[in-house]
Amino acid sequence: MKSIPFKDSYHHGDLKKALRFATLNLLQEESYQSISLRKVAKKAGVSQSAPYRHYPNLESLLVDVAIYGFQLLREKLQSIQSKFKKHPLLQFRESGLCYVNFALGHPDLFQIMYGNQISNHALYPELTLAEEASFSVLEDIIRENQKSGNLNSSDVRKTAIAAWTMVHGIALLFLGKQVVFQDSTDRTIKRTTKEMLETLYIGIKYKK
Amino acid sequence: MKSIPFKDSYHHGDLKKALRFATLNLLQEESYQSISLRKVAKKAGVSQSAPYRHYPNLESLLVDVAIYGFQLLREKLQSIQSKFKKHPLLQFRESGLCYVNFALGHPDLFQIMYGNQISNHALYPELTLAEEASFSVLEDIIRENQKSGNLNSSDVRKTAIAAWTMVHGIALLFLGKQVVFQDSTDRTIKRTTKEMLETLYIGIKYKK
DNA sequence: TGTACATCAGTGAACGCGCGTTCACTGATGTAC
DNA sequence: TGTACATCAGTGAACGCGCGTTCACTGATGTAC
Repeated sequence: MKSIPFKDSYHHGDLKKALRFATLNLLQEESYQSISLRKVAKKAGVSQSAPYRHYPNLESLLVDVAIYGFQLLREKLQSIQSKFKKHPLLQFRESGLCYVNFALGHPDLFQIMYGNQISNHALYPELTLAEEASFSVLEDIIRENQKSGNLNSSDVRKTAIAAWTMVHGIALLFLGKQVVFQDSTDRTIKRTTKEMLETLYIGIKYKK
Repeated sequence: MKSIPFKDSYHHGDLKKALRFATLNLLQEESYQSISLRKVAKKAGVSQSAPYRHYPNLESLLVDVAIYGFQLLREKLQSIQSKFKKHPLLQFRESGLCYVNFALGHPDLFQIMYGNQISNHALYPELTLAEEASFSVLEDIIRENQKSGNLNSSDVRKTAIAAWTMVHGIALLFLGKQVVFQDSTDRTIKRTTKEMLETLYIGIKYKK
């Protein structure tokens, strides 16, 4: 008889998963900069030393959370991809919008994924794989645009990187409330994103 | 008789400036995340409570440092602007490269300028002004490209924001050692930047 | 020019805080017999 | 099915750390007379 994975007894059941979700919840309440193992443990209703049975330190928990974030992003991108299967051009634009939406919807998770809380991503192969997996959806979309004749750029990867860079820049400048986006609303930011992606798309199309 | 602004006596002379430069030096040695008032004071050769005669708290010191950073960036962009006065198109490309170079050359200062160490930029008018001043150089460059007929986009600000976003995205993805740029060198990043800016330029030129 | 004094920049001890991490422990679970 | 025991997840007290900040102080400077 397996125990029910809830904290109604001395043993928890699935504390590792609970800690991951406690962190995600915390990230919706306060800044990614103020996350600590003690807060996460408290949020999960467990003593401050309990997490050490599952994670050697805070960073490895954050890595776990970041991996979850990349998986979530990947799923969202994939659902865009299949939703606009017949319209590669829309796939392109909507996936860019999806990325920006993701960043605006989960700003602090986004910072864990792309910020410097995790010192060196290359130390965590699983994390790197999750990043690549989410990026590869964008590559697929570019490839489909080429096949259907919308884009003739030969280098899929370069093109994908350019698009990724653009939406990443938008997300970060907006999240940082930088001066250029200081009085942008969610609505204007989406319009701006569409316009920029269109500009970039035309650039890719007509280059060389 | 004015005292010499050096720490050879009980009084310092110009501790405020010294603290700013101590912070800049620290930022070249260690992560922006580990900066503290105590470390800055130590670096300046002064007791940990001395900074409080000049700054109410750590954040206001960082604001000061960020302002310095934006001024430096502005000067670099202006020197590009005047260097290529006769070639607006080169002004465009080289100023983008200059931005990326600045970020790669002063990664931790760059993070202070654009990261979340300063909670709300809007609280500091001087900081906002310095940001706007550096951004306005880019606007000027776009305007000159329009005048000379290289670009026909009517909205200078939008165009400038698109370019800014692009180079900002490059800088941050590269600094974060994200997977897409994981094995890029400084040289390849510059080539990538040039290509992306060219793509964007063509997009702006042919749009609508 | 010399002396008294106000001003104020810098000192260093002290405070409380939250943090990561450790450690001997305790209580629940699952298994061998 | 029942009992003894190994295993291991979670506990809570304790540690040392660096931090921001305060406070009564001290020493240098510049000014009034």
